[in-house]
Amino acid sequence: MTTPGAVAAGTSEPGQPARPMRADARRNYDRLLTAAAAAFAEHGADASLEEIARQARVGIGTLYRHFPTRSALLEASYLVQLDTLSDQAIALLDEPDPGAALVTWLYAFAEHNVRSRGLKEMLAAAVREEGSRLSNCKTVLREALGALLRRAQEAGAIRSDITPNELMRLVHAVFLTADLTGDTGQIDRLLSLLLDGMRRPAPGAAEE
Amino acid sequence: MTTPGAVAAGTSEPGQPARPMRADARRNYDRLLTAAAAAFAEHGADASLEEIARQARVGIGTLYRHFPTRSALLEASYLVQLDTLSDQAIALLDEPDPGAALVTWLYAFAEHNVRSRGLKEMLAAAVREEGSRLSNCKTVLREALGALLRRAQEAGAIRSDITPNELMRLVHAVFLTADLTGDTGQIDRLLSLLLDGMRRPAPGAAEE
DNA sequence: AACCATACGGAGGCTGCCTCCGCTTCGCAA
DNA sequence: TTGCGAAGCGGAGGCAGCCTCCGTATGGTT
Repeated sequence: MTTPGAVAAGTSEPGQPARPMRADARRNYDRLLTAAAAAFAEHGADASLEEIARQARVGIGTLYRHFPTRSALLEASYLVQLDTLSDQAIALLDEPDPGAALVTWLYAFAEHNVRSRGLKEMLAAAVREEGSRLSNCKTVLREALGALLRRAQEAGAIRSDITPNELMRLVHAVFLTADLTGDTGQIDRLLSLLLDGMRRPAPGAAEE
Repeated sequence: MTTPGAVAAGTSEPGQPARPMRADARRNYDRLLTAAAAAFAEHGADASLEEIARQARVGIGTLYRHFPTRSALLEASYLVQLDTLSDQAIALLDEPDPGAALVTWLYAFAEHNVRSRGLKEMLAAAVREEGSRLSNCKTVLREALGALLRRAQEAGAIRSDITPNELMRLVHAVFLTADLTGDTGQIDRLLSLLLDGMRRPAPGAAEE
């Protein structure tokens, strides 16, 4: 994920695979991506694809040629951000305090989530469509998180029975409601409640 | 909420207010509600309204006459369930162990949430449209939860700095992702992680 | 029996989704 | 340079959903 350009190459994504893409195709691809990013940011994951094509001054057919599904477009327009995020995780592995490192990353993740409406829905969708390129994104993030989490657990900062998947879910859940609910102000508080709960082994065996 | 029939009366809802509703209107209202419940359960909150009208063997115009917005329909079709839930909360106030009572209710809440796709979105929407009848539902639930929570906190079973709103959010968040993600199997685990975290005062003042 | 407020229902205008295919353009090779 | 085939474009068209509007039907009342 640190090698830009080597990211999963699809139907028409730019990169080195096969022939390099005609100039016009390339141009349209870029315009679409730009328009899409803006649209998704403004209207969330269900922005109108026709509108995106219109903004990009491109036929709707062209949009579909490059991005056969809405997911493909969503994914493509978030790849950069996701890259950044996982790079950040790698960097944080050198942080002396593993617990703090984890927290830092989670907040960075929150930051991104807040800024990009649609990212959340995308990640949620990623779980359903097992095996799609989309789900790669989620995997990458989970691995990034996984490394940080493992370190934090080894340092005793986080209870050890929590899996990356679970943490991911919970954190993700918080973003999701915050977004759906339109109230992002509470993210910090909710996140910290969540983390408080994970710091030490559960008190007693938890009854139910 | 324990007085059925006295629930917020709207445009065309059955009840005692004003003239009692013409026979045909009443009939159609009921059919729509039935069809809607089925549709929302099967397809989630964005089931097709035209399909619902069709199933109810009623014109689309009639649907809109009774339920001017999708929210109105959603709300109406969940009112009964919400009633049940808040009654349950009241009953649980007599439970000897307040901590357990809270947990029990949360699981009941989970149960409902799992069974009714769409409930979650509805509640999320409820927050946006402040003051709508929809938001009453949320208020009612929060109050039900609030009473249980307060008791649990007084008994020392739950850390005292948590508000009903926050708990509601977090629990809600878990359902939401579980649903969006299609994976309801993890609800128990996630819920119990959440609760573990709330049992005792936070260890240390939590850094950030 | 007659009347009219109340309610019905669907046509119609709009937007969005996605597919299909005739036309355009690029870029390679001669 | 030119020519030509592959690659790409783009929008018409079919479908479905949203919601409004209004001519028509009907329940209930006098």
